[in-house]
This record gives sequence, structure tokens and C-alpha cells, in this order.
Amino acid sequence: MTNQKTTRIPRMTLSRLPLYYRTLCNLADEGTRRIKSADLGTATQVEPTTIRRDFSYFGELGRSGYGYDVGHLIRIFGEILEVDEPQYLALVGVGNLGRALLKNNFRRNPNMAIVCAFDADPGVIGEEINQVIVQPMAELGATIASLQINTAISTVPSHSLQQVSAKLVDNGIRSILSFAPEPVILPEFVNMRYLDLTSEVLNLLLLSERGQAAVAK
Amino acid sequence: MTNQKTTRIPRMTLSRLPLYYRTLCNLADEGTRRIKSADLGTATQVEPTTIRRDFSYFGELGRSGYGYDVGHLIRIFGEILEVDEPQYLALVGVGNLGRALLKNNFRRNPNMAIVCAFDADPGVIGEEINQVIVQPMAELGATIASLQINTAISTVPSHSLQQVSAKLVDNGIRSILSFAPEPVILPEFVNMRYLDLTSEVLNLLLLSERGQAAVAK
DNA sequence: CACGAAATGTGACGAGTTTAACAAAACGGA
DNA sequence: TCCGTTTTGTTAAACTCGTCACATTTCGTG
Ligand SMILES: NC(=O)c1ccc[n+]([C@@H]2O[C@H](COP(=O)([O-])OP(=O)(O)OC[C@H]3O[C@@H](n4cnc5c(N)ncnc54)[C@H](O)[C@@H]3O)[C@@H](O)[C@H]2O)c1
Ligand SMILES: NC(=O)c1ccc[n+]([C@@H]2O[C@H](COP(=O)([O-])OP(=O)(O)OC[C@H]3O[C@@H](n4cnc5c(N)ncnc54)[C@H](O)[C@@H]3O)[C@@H](O)[C@H]2O)c1
Repeated sequence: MTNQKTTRIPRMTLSRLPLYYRTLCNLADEGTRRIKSADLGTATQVEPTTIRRDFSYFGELGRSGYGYDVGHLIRIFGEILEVDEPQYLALVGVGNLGRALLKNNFRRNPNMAIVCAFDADPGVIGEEINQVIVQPMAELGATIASLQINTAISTVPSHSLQQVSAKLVDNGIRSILSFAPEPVILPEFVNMRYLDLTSEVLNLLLLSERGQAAVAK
Repeated sequence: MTNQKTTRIPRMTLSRLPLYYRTLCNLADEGTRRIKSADLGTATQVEPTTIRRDFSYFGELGRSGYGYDVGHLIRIFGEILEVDEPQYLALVGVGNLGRALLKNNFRRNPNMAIVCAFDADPGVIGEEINQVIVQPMAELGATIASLQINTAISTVPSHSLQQVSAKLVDNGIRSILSFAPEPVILPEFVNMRYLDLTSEVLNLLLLSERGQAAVAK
């Protein structure tokens, strides 16, 4: 467990990588070959200094007086984000939100896809959405084992989350993204992440009121 | 730079308020009258010390040797979050995601609701979803003016975001939550917030790989 | 009413993160 | 090739946030 040789990359830097990657891909699509931190800063709304520091954790990616090569950055970040490695996901809870995710199914990311879906409601089981057939919960274990999936998205209601996530973990899932804000108790090795749409809206409203005076950067 | 004007409330504290509020409401529903930071900590998965520090920014809300009065906390936080003030929202882009938001429509928060929806697709316009009729973009200005709305959710694709958000701002919207990760250029007084589901999943995968190589160099 | 128990509110510290400032490096035109 | 300009990578300082530790306050009971 003494894992000291790997250069430790700050959590905040890692969390900005997807943003950088996506923005760079857009720029490349528009034909942009090179970019300087200042311009990438206006595109991403991140301070140029922060961008340069972030990039520096992955080596000397740029050239002074020139900037960064967009293609090179995309290659490097794509490798770190493992966008080439197919990332298969399971979905539990095919309601309003689950259905939306399934219909879109990350169509812009060819290597990321929900490949199986589960629900407890007999009225939904068997339905085919975007080439994925909704399966009963009883088949969850066998399916994710055979597909070797270790990451799941949960769009079940709060009151089912504890039970559902425990079942997911029992069957080998190690990372869960939940859209229900219910805190759950799980083994420490499980990576649980919440995405509460209601809180996001509340935060938007909060920050827009109070941040008024103080945001003088 | 002596910025000791109002007691500035840390951003992280504010972002936890919705979690506290919801948890406290659940506790109240179950009949809990009082709570100590330790128990609220296990319920929210937040360190008790952090909870006490957070609460302290809003005054001395608790009593030593006793804990906090649940009803009192709910009142205080409800006021800060303005849950009593109805928060009406506009939605633009009634696709997969927009439809899901509209169908659910924050049903657990009685004072927060999407009250109007807009789309450019004639095939969607006129459709009624959860008592909201999808309107054409041409009516956006008049509708949000008459309803006095200043906050919007955008679920239009990336390539439409700049155009759509500019139109929203022109018509009085001051806060936007976008599900498309496209950076846009808007006046400074606009509060723009992104919620990129793809990035969220990538982050989940990235963080779960801590301990494995991936970033060695 | 007094006293041990319980729980809060906060000074202090440290880890993590952002930002300003600048020296060094590389570009590109003459 | 030379030189002013541009832009990076990084050092150091500022800032934010979470947690320890504990003095303080209040509870609840004998
Ligand atoms: N859709 C939104 O706009 C929105 C907004 C805020 C929060 N949320 C949260 O997202 C979550 C999902 O929202 P939704 O609108 O899709 O809800 P939904 O009710 O439409 O869908 C939930 C699905 O989960 C299934 N389910 C329930 N219990 C289950 C179990 N034990 N095992 C397997 N499947 C089970 C149900 O059959 C249903 O299909 C909810 O927790 C909700 O609070 C949604
Ligand atoms: N649904 C997902 O799982 C998912 C995942 C990751 C990202 N996203 C992002 O969320 C956004 C919405 O996703 P979706 O699946 O709902 O897409 P969608 O294509 O189903 O819906 C988009 C809607 O916006 C409308 N629209 C397009 N241009 C418009 C314009 N100029 N004015 C008004 N309306 C316009 C369309 O008519 C359509 O109804 C996309 O940017 C997508 O990249 C979605």
C-alpha cells in the first residue's frame, strides 16, 4: 500500500480534466490547432494560471511563446481519462430520469455506454429502450458478472437507494453515481457519488443571490 | 482588501445547506424533535465538527448539552434557502432530459417548479407534459416576462446553447443551469452553472481508479 | 441547588487549492 | 543569427476549508 512513487495529482485538477478534454475536442473540431492558456481560460472559465498548473502535473505539455498543441493535449488527456478503454455501465431504475439517460446513452462518447438496465416494476421489465432491454432485479447479479461491469448509475427513488446500492455492491459494483440524495451506508472501498438535481438548482439560486457583492475577482 | 463586510459564508457551507435541510425535514417527518451534531453526522455523512462549524455561521443555533431543535433548524435554513418563496423556473429544450425534469418537476419541493417550457421543434410544441404546455421559442419573452421568472434550466444540445442562453438573458433571465457543457459568452451579471452528466461519470471513474497506475510518470 | 455529563462553538493548525509574480524558454520576424 | 515578444512552468504567498482540542455552556438528576 506504500504507493509513493506516483506523482500525486490533486483531486481538483483531476475533476477539471473532463472539462478540458471536452473543450479541447470542440476546439479541434472547429479546426483549432494550437491554444494558449489565456484563450483556453476564457473558453473553460478557468483561470489561465490554474490551467497551466493543472497541465504541469502531467509533464511539460506546452512550449513557451507558442502555447499548447491541441491534438497533443487531447491525446494525453484522452489516455488519462481512458476514453479509448470502453467503459460499460449498468443502470438501475428506469423511470423518468433513467429513461432519459438510456435514450441518450452518452451518444457523443463512443466508448462510454449503458449496456444493461434493471428495474423492479413489472410494467417496465422487458421494455427495449435504445437497444437495451430492461431486466428484473433478480438478473442483476448474473448480468453484470458476465459483462464484467463495476460501475453503475442509480436513478431509483431515495427510499430504495440503500437497498439497491447494497445489492449492487454485493454483486461486484465498486462505483455508483446516484441521482437520489439519500445518504447510504456502504463498505469503504465503494466509490459513491451523488448528483442531486434539486440541490443543484437550490445552489444556483443561493449563489446568485449571495455571490453578488463578493464576486469581484 | 479588508473584506470583513458581512460575515462571508463559505461556499462549501452553502452547498451543504440543501442536504442539511432535506435531512432535517425527513427527521421531522419521523417525529424527531431534537438532534445532536453526532447523529446528524451519521445521517448526512458529514463530520459532526463540520456540521457545528457550518451551523455556527448562522448564529448560535444549538444549546450545549442538548443539541439542536429540529424545527428551529428547519425554520432557519428554510428561510436562507427561501423555500417559502415560490421559485418558478423556465425550461428550454424538451428532449430526453427536459422531459424527465418536467415529468418529475421537483414534486418533492412544493415551492419549486418548472412553470413553462419551450422548444424549437414543431413536433414537440403544443404537447402537454405534467400540466405544462410546450411553447414555441417566439413566446419565450412574453411568457417569462408575465410570470416574472429569472431562472432557467437549459437542456438544449451544446451547439444551441450560446444562442439559447443569449435569448434567455435578453429576456430577463439571470441564472441558468445548463446540462450541455458548452462554454458560452454572457454578460458578467449572469449566473451560469453547468451540470455535465458525462463529466460526472468520467470523474466517478477517475476517482475510483486512485491507487492504480494510470497517472504514473 | 449542586454537580457530573453532554454537547456546543471556536481558536488553532494543517492540508489542499488558487493566484500573483517572474525567470526561463521558445517563437518568429528581420 | 539576433533580438524583442510571447507564453510557459514554477516559486512563493494567499486563501479556503476541514478537523482537532478544549473552554464554555447547558442539561438533567440526585
Ligand atoms: N427527474 C427529476 O427531475 C428529478 C429531480 C430531482 C431529483 N430526482 C431524483 O432522481 C431519482 C429518480 O427520479 P425519477 O423521476 O426518474 O423517478 P421515477 O419514479 O420516475 O423512477 C424511479 C424508477 O426506479 C424504480 N425502482 C423503485 N424502487 C426500485 C427498487 N427497489 N429496485 C429497482 N428499481 C426500483 C421504479 O420502478 C421507477 O422505474 C429520484 O430519487 C428523484 O428524487 C429526480
Ligand atoms: N440525456 C443524457 O443522458 C445526457 C448525457 C450527457 C449530456 N447530455 C446533454 O444534455 C443535453 C440534452 O440532452 P437530451 O438527451 O435531452 O437531448 P435531446 O436531443 O433529446 O433534446 C434536446 C432538445 O432541445 C431542442 N432544441 C434544440 N435546439 C434548440 C434551440 N435552438 N432552441 C430551442 N430548443 C432547441 C430540441 O428540439 C430537443 O427537443 C445535451 O446537450 C446533451 O449533450 C445528456
